[in-house]
Amino acid sequence: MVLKIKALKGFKDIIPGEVELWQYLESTARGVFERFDFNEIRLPILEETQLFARSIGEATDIVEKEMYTFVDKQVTMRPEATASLLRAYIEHGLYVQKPVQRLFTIGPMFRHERPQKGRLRQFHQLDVEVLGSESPRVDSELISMGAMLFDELGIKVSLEINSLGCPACRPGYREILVAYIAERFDALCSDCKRRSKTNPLRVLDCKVPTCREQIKDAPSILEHLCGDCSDHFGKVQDGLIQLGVDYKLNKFMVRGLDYYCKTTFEFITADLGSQAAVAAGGRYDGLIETLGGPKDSPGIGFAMGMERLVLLLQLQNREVTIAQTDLFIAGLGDEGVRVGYGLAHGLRKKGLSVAMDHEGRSLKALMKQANKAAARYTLIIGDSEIASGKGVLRDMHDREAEQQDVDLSAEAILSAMG
RNA sequence: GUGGGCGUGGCUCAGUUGGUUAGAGCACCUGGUUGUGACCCAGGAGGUCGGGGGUUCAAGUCCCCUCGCUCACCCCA
Repeated sequence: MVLKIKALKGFKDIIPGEVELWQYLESTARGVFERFDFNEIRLPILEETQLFARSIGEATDIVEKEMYTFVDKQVTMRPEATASLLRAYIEHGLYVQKPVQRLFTIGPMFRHERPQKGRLRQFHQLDVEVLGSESPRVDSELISMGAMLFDELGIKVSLEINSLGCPACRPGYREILVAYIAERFDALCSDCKRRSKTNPLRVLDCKVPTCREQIKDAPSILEHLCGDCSDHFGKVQDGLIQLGVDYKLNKFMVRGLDYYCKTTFEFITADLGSQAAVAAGGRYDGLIETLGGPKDSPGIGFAMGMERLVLLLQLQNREVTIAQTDLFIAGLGDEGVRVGYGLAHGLRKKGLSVAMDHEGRSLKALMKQANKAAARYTLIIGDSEIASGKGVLRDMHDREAEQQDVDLSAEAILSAMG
């Protein structure tokens, strides 16, 4: 009895028929990113465990229980890209070559969570970062790039933004919030009771109605920002308005990773159930220094969940363009197949995509295959063609078109096909 | 980790109050007179009904266990 081996829970194959949508997504994204002067960087999937523990935060769910770690080797499959990207930025001294680096990377991330719609254990992100600039214009430019990409993909999302403050103003706000929550502690759900101790800001985005009611009038971080943060956030909004990007303030939006400060934002969809965030990010001004980079080096970035984007693309049932085959060669009989075999090679060398069947089927079966492969032309080579030295070329898109006789040479076939 | 839903050929699903060789559509293969596709027609291949136990003369249909998938909570892209 042969054991049937299946992919791991939360790991998915992307098979032909679906992969085309991924290719479309990637090429569209690359196009937009390049127009905004971003450069691609490719990063390893495995890093020292410490890199993630230090950047994401020891107390976060990701680090506490979701990482794929090889304990004996002290290495971890990356749960997100920012930490790796910053590590590379620091390691190669990229900040020396160019003071402000704009980088993007695409690839798989790994988190050991319970899978559900739009969330897998191996999932893929498009990740974009701007390193070395403090300018609020960078924030709004980056956000506008995200908006432009969604627009070009034809995906409807709404944008929500917030500011989380900085080490100068957040602690003060946190105290105020903790005091506010403490007064209503008994009315909160059990999760929020726990959160009020571990991560009080999280209570703000609880979905339980009774909690929402309690925190409806909670003090907002936006009213407690320091001058610097407040000024920054104002300019980010000015930038968005100038660039015509619609947004909504969400004073309850928080981040799951510890390193965020100041500007945060999420692109949200209503079409994916509970996995509403299709892209999210924010500023992380202290992080580069924490990881051993230059002092006072700011950064901002965001990640888009590709599985979620693909689900949204599928929802619009747009037509996937299947790879085109220029020519299908139908060889009949030993000699026809032999000659076709050589011609296929010659034509491929000249740049045509050529399909051919090697199973010795009937002409009818071969024609069916050519049709299914969406071939533009079919070239028939049988005994009589071998005898006359001319193959029969048939236009598959135009039923009425006359078949034409062509010499059995790559050049003649190419020119006959136009 | 906690709940709900579901597991029948490659895919989408039917399967009556448990009862003869388990069905359909799509896809696939072969034909419809010698070598011509997207429509049509005929035929064919393909399933230990997720797995294991139990009840019964008889179980895809009932009970128990188990595995898997899925959605939601948590958390997050």
